[in-house]
Parts: sequence; structure tokens; C-alpha cells
Amino acid sequence: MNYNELAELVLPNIKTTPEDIEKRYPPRELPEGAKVTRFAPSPTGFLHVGGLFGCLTDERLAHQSNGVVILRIEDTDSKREVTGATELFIENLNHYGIHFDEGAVVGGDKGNYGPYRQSERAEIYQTFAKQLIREGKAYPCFLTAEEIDEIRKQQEEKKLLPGIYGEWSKWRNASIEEVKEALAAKKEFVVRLKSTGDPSNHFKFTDMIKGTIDVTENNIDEVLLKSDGIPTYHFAHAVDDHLMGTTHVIRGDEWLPSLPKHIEIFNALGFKLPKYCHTAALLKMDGPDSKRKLSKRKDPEADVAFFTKEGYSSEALLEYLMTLLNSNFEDWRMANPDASITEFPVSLKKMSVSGALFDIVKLYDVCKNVLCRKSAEEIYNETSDWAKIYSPDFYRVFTENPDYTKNFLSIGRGTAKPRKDFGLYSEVQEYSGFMFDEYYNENGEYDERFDNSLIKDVLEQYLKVYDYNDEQQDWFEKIKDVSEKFGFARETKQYKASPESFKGHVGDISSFIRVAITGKQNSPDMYQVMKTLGYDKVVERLNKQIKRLSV
RNA sequence: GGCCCAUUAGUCAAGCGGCUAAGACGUCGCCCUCUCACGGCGAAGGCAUGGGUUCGAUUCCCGUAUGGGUCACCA
Repeated sequence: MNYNELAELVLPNIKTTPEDIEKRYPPRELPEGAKVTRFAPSPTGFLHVGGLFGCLTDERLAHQSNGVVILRIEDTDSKREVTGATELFIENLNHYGIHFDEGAVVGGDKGNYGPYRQSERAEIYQTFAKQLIREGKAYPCFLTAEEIDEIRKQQEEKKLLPGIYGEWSKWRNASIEEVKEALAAKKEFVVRLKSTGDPSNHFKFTDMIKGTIDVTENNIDEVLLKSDGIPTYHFAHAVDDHLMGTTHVIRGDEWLPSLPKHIEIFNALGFKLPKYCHTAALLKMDGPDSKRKLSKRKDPEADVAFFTKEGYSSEALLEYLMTLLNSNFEDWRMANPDASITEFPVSLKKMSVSGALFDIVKLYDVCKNVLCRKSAEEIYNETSDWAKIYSPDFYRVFTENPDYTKNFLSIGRGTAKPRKDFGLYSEVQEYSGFMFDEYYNENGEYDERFDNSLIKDVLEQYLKVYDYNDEQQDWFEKIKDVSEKFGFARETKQYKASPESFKGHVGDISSFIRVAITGKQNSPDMYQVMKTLGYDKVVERLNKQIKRLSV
């Protein structure tokens, strides 16, 4: 068989040689130990949390080693491509502060190892495919979908491995005449790898995360080039990662089963194998005692945009993802509460080999910890940004008087043990709403143990003594005085010591005032709330409640 | 079904032949307290299973079970 002739027949338009192409991709000049990684999504929808997790890994590993991280778009499947998905990816990645050194950007590319969209690299793949045919390592296959189905059926009946391989491949040893004939008949074809593997052979392979794993040799004549001349993932992976100088391929472990194919393709091409890092998938509960991969289709929380919409801060999500990435991150965070996550040394060795449940409850705890450390100014700005899009009515009220809002937000903030009232920007409305007349609940529920007339009397009495200019201590003394006057204990302890001697305690009296002024059972420090609210508003609300309780 | 991977409390997990088996989230209780949110203290809860190897196995080996992944001209 004259493989040169075959190659010309199959890919007549390809005039470039592998050498021509290699020249365009000179070795990178990087410091010792620098890692080159890439995030390579296919633009088939939204950015998945698992994708963000992976690309966080890519980014951290590259940058902490003074390496390079690339954004490569794997748009080789035109059937599944979603228009605008690439831009959406870039936008979301930006929102999470993931910065790429090279790769696709809106409207083009950045970097010298492009193009970074696989759809623009057809000539490159075809050149290498042609070379493989020339060397007798690949061949055109004219099998139709129906024929392949038929083969699979027979294989199933005989309980054999499904796929195109060995004697099942009618075209791997076809004569040049047969190929010419098929070509003349304008039959569609793909280019397949002529596998030399034997699945009864196993060998050891070291994955940077999984450790030593058992691999079965590939014997499938995998499709390299689809009938439209565009490569499959497997072939594009080998060609691109070789040319772009990727040192570490970080990808989900759903790729593990096809690793043998990739090894064989790299070998056929004469390329050095990169290091592989197969990360475990993020899981979620599916029923009472079953877990499954977080699904793009079924789970709304798989979409990172879901978190933005729900009011999660991007930092918190990243922070949580870091705890899943490296189990020692939490300890590090406790020791370095204010450090940027970029200072944390990510280690491949600390990565989990098995999948972690995406724990939204734990995420929430992280959220609270992240937000409680922010200044009132930051909370104000970030909540405004969120509300502007997702809760415009609240946004208007919230931002009407910025200083007023920030004053309220600063209550219990900036101390060593800050309040943790909310974890999401969307919760700020519930937390702060009562500060605005538009959201203040006039029909707050008082403690049912006490009569409305008693509460009314207490409020009237308090109104008499209330002085806006009181210091906190005096303010509280007055509440205690009112308590005593109505037969309530001045101190909680007194009450606890002999509950029968009192109607209640100072806490109950405070709660009357609290409900009157905030419309809620709970609130931050009442003294500061009243200070922030202002004299007029306090008096107005007290009067309103006295009136309401009179009827 | 074949192949591959995994298995420490409800969850995330330290552990890498000898420990009363860390820690975090969650749950529960107590304390603090003007309520709540914090904070402090404490509690319940775990090495899937059967064989080996070994003076000794959570740790090493084999089997079993369970869970997961994957078997496309999708990535």
C-alpha cells in the first residue's frame, strides 16, 4: 500500500506539513517549574460550577508557578453549539475574576499560540491527520451510520466489545482502488486511527491527582477527523495541547476512560504526553441516599449564573470551591482571615480523588463569613449592584439616601466579631427593609403573652422618657425604669431567679419597643437602630403603634 | 455487561502500621445577652464487609458489597 498516495487522495488540499506548523509554535520560554494549563470548554450552554471549579484549578496552578493559563474554545461540534455561549463564558469567568493570559476574548484572540477556537484550526488538524495517513497510522473510513449500527448489533449479540476495531473495520486495510472508488462515488468518510493496541494488555499510568492507575490498552480505531474535516475532541486535544505547550491537562475524571485513546494518539503523533490531572466531579444528592454528578440539565445550581442571580457573592463561591479543591484551605483561611485566596498554595497532592457533594449549606456559611468581613461601604455597593438588576424596587429605596443606608449597615460591623446576619445580597432586603417606610411592617406581631393595652401603656410611657440624645447607657436605664414601673424585672437575672415576682423582664419590654419600631421580633442593637432611624421616625412609629394598639 | 475509579460521622475531610481516630459545616444542649446575629463551652455521630500479611491494621494485599464514571462522526 502506498500511504503517500492514500494521504493525497484523502486530503488533497492540505499542502502544509507538520514541520511548517511546528514552526509557528515555538517552545515557550518559561521559568523552571512553570505550568501551562488550559480551560477548554465547549460552548454548548452556560458555565457549569464544575467548570468554574476546574478553571479555578487551572488558573491557580498556572499563576502560582509563574506559568500560563489559556482559554481555548472547543467548538468542534457545530450541532451542539449554542450561539453566544462563548461570550457568556468569558463574561461569567470575568465576573469570578478568573484572568487568562491567552485565549479567546470577546471578538477575537489574545496570545501567540492561537487560534484558540478549534473551529478556526481545521488546517492544522488536517495536516497532522494527513501525516498520520502517510505513515500508515490512520486511514479513511467510509462506513455509514447504518453500517456502524449493524456492526454494533452483531457485537452485542456476540458479547464483544462494541466499536470499530480490528477485523470489524472494513476500511483499515482497504486497497487504494477501493478508496478511489468510494471517493469517486462521493461517499462521506472520516479519518480513523489505525489502532495497534490490545485490550488484554494493561499498564500503569500516573495521574497527578489519582496516583497510579490501571489502564487498558486502546484498540478502538477512534475517529480523528469527522466527515466535515473537523477533529474529534481526542485528536484536537493531542494536537492543541502539544502545539500550545500545555504541561498539565486538568480535566474532569469522566475523561479517564478515554485516556488510553489519548495516549495512543499522542504516541502515533510522536508528541510528548502532558501530565494529566483528573479531577473528581462535583456531586449532589439524588434521592435520600444516592449521589450523582451535578447535572447541567437537571440542576439549576449547576449554572454559575444561578448563584449570581440568587445573590451569592462571587468571592464566596470561589472561597467555597477552594475548600473543595484543597482540604487544608479552611485551616489556612482561619490562620489568614484577610489574605487573598491567591496567596494560598494550591497543591495537586491535596486534591480529592473522589467526588465531593456540593454542599449548599456549607456554602452559605462561607458566604456569611465572607460578607461579615466586608465594610458597610462594600456591602452597600455590592448589594446595590445586585439589587439594581434583580430587585429594582428595593434598589431605589436602598440607594435613595446612601449615608443613611450605610450607617445602618455599619451596625455591628468592623469589629473583631462582626454580626453575620446575611450571606446573600438578596437577604439584605429582609434584614434592612424595616429601616425604610416602604418596607416597614406596621402590623408587627407582639408577644402574645401580653395584652395589647399593657403594651400600649408601655410604649406611651417610653415615649415620654425617650430622648434621642441619650448615651447608650442612659438609653438602657430608661428602658429598665419603664420595666420596673410596669412590674417587669430590671435585669433578666432577677427574673430568672424568681419569675413569679415579675410580669416579665426588661427583655420583654425591649421587645415591645423593638416590634413597634422595626415591625420585627429581631433586629440588631436597638440603640443604634434608633440612632440611625432618627428622632422623628422613632416617635412617628411609636405613635402609630400606640394608636394601633388602642383599638 | 466490559473497563476504570472510589468507600473514615448527615456533609467536606485529616490520617499515610501502634492516636482516647483532628478540624469544619449541619444538628442538639448550656453560657453570654435588650431580641436576633455573633462569640464561648459541651454533646450526639464514623473507619462498608469477609479473609489474609503483621506482634499490631482505618492505614498494605485479595475477595465481596455498595456508589460513581464511561463505553458516539458529544465534549
